[in-house]
Amino acid sequence: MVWKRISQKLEENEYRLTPQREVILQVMIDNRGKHLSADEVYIEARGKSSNIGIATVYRTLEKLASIEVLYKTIFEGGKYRYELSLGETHQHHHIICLQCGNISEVEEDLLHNLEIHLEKKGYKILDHELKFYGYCPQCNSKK
Amino acid sequence: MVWKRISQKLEENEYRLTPQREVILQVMIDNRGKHLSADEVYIEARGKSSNIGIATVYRTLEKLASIEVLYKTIFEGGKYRYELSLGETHQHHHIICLQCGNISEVEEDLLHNLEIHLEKKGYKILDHELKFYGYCPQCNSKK
DNA sequence: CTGATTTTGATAATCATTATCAATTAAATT
DNA sequence: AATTTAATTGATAATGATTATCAAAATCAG
Repeated sequence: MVWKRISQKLEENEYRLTPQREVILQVMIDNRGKHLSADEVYIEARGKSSNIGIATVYRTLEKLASIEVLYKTIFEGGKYRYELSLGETHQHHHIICLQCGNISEVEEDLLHNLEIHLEKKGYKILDHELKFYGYCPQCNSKK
Repeated sequence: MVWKRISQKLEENEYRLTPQREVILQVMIDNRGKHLSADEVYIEARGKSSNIGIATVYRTLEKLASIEVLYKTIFEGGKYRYELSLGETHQHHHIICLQCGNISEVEEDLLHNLEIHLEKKGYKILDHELKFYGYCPQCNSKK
C-alpha cells in the first residue's frame, strides 16, 4: 500500500530504487508518524544493512523530500527532520512536548478558515505548518 | 515606549545595557516585524558602531531571547532568526512568501479553539507557532 | 559485452553556532 | 579615588550538521 505509492513516485521521477534507498525507505516506514533526523536514520539503517554511508542518507532523504515522498521540516534544535508523507493533503501540524520531546500530529479543519481569510486578503497559500509547544498528556499528568 | 519595556526586562534580569547590546537592540527595533539572522544583525550593527564581534551578537541575541525581549525561531534554511517580541501574547504566526521571502504575521483568535481542543485531550499547551507558505499579495498579483 | 550514466562512500569543505580564554570594562568595596 | 570582584567582550578554536568532491562500483541502454 505504502510501497505502491512510493514506487510510483520514484518511477515518475526516474529515480532508482537501490538497496540503500530501500533500506532508508523501510526505516521511514517503520517509523511512520515519527520525525527522524539524518543521523537517526543513518543509525537505524546501519542496523539493517551495515553498508550505507552517511552521505547517502543525506542525499536520499533530500531527494525523497524533493519528490514529496518525505516531508522535511526543522524544529528548535536546529536540525532537519523527515517524516513519511502520506496522501495528498499537507498535515504538518505538530505538538511538541517540551518535556519528553515527543512529537505528534494535530487535525486540520480549523486551520482551513484561516487560510480562506488570508486568501481574501490577496495571499496565495500553498502550504502551512503549525507547531504547538507544551506537555503531552503523559508528561502533563506526571507534574 | 519600546525601550521602556526593554529596560525593565533587562533590569529584572540584572542584565547590563552595554554599548554593544544597545546597538544590537537598536537594530532589532529598527527592523521591527522582520526576522533577522545573527549575521544580518551583525552586519547592520557593524554599520552603526564598528566594534562588535560576531560572538557578542550571538550571545546577546540568545540572552535577549531567554528573557523574552526577542522571539527566536527557525525557518527552512536552517538558521535561527530573531524578532522583537512586543507585549505579552505569543504572536508567532508567520506567512512566508515563497517568492520574495517576505515574512509577515497572522492574527490569533481562531487558533485558540484548537488549543482548547488539545487541552481537553490532556495536553498542556504553552506556546505555538504557525507558518503559512505561499505568495504575498504583491508577488501573487505579479503572476 | 561495452560504453555511458547513476549512485555510492569516504572524506574534505562549508556554514552556523558554541566554547574558550585572556583582556577590557564596569560595579562594588574599601 | 584606588582596589578588588564580577560581568562582558572579541578573537579564535571547536563543534555539529550539512553539502561538495571525486574516484570506484553498480546499473542501464544499445
